[in-house]
Amino acid sequence: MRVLLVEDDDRVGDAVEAVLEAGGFVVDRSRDGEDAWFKGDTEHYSAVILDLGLPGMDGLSVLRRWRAAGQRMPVLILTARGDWGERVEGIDAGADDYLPKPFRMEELQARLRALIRRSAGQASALIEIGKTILDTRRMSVSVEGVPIHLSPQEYRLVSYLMQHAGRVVSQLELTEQLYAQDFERDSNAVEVLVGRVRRKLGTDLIQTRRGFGYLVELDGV
Amino acid sequence: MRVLLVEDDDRVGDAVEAVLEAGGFVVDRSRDGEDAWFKGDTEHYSAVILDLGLPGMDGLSVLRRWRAAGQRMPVLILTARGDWGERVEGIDAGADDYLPKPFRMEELQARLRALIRRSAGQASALIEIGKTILDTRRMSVSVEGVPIHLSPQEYRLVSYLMQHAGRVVSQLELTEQLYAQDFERDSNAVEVLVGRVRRKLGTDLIQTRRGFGYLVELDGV
DNA sequence: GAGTGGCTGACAGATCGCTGACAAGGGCTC
DNA sequence: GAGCCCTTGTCAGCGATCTGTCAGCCACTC
Repeated sequence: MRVLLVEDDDRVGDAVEAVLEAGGFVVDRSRDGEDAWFKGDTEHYSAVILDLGLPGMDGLSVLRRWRAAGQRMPVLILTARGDWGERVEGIDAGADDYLPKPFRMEELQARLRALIRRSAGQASALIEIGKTILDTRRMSVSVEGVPIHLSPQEYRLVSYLMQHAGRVVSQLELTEQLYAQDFERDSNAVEVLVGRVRRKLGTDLIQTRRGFGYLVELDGV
Repeated sequence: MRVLLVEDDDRVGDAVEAVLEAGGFVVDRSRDGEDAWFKGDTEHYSAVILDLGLPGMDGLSVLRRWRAAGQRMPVLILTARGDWGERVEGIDAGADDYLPKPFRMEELQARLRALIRRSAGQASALIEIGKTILDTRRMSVSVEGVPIHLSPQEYRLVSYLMQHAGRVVSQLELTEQLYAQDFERDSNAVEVLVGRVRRKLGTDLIQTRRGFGYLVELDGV
């Protein structure tokens, strides 16, 4: 689970970041609106935590620009307690939830998880590509009807690639999805993982785009 | 079966809680609207029992906010007898059933079970998976027609897994369903429980998805 | 044919889930 | 109230699996 934390106050931001990482999230950080907008527009996040008072571009504008650009990730807004007007504006701008400051860390985590669960629940349970079927409810994969056992990490890889079928996914993006931030950059773990998956599912599903990344075709090869 | 009981009157609340726990439910309690809303939005409940007159945020507003946020758990409303207007409002707000005060405890339990069954998509009280049959009304389990004695906790585990057959249920989710909120996180109680159940019901029913959780197949292996 | 990027097999440390033993707590009987 | 049984969580140890690293190889590109 990779999330973007947009917060200019380091005292708050550092604390939140620490808690989320302890909770198993991979956290990216932005301290101003421009940077936040760019990251949200170019990277993939499971959710965004957005503080409204920001230098550069204010939070609501960032959110509106994301939504206008078709970004659909769930966004949790941090706002001053009782500021009802801000809340309404936030919802209008496309926020999924809001949390008044000050908040308890457990509450933030719980809400964040709820958001992610909800947005994940909208995805359909079955993705079929060629001879391969991914069942996200049973967390299983089958080829030509035969169930194939995948390890957790292997499953996550296949799941991510199949859910983003039809576009090239870079090794860096995969690394960021599958591992924590401090992960060794020039590891070939992803390559090894892809190799293991191909041995199990066949070499057709995941194609290599040399120099760019990996590709799963939408209609199955 | 984990339920949320929202009731500010401790005299009523304590009695209901005691009865439900005796009936095999795990009960979380809220005494005001804000807290109720938060819990309902972030935790998983099989059902909610909601009193309308609450301090903080009133019951109907809580319910509306849940529904607006996409929460679909069944909600049973407690209301003053004959207050037809309140009832209509409740149903409009997304309640699934209502029960006029004062009520008999047996009626509350029966309605609650009916609600949960209905929301699980089970027309009957029987769930049959492979050689195993779960009778939610008699709270009993049999394998190949032979009744098997399960302890309360074991029964809850089997019941939850069978009612969510066809999807992987994580250990965390099980922990949340079987234990109260403040339960030790890194206990292996669930693993032990699963082991005990397997010894009684056989190893076929509950599959382990290493790294993800447990799975009961829909059509029985 | 050189160079780069990607693939593969072997390996070992880490992690995960299962099990048996144990003890605390509750309820029942006598 | 003593003794017994049942339930249930804790703990330690075990075995299996998982997974990142590394070195060497292969294949594509220019």
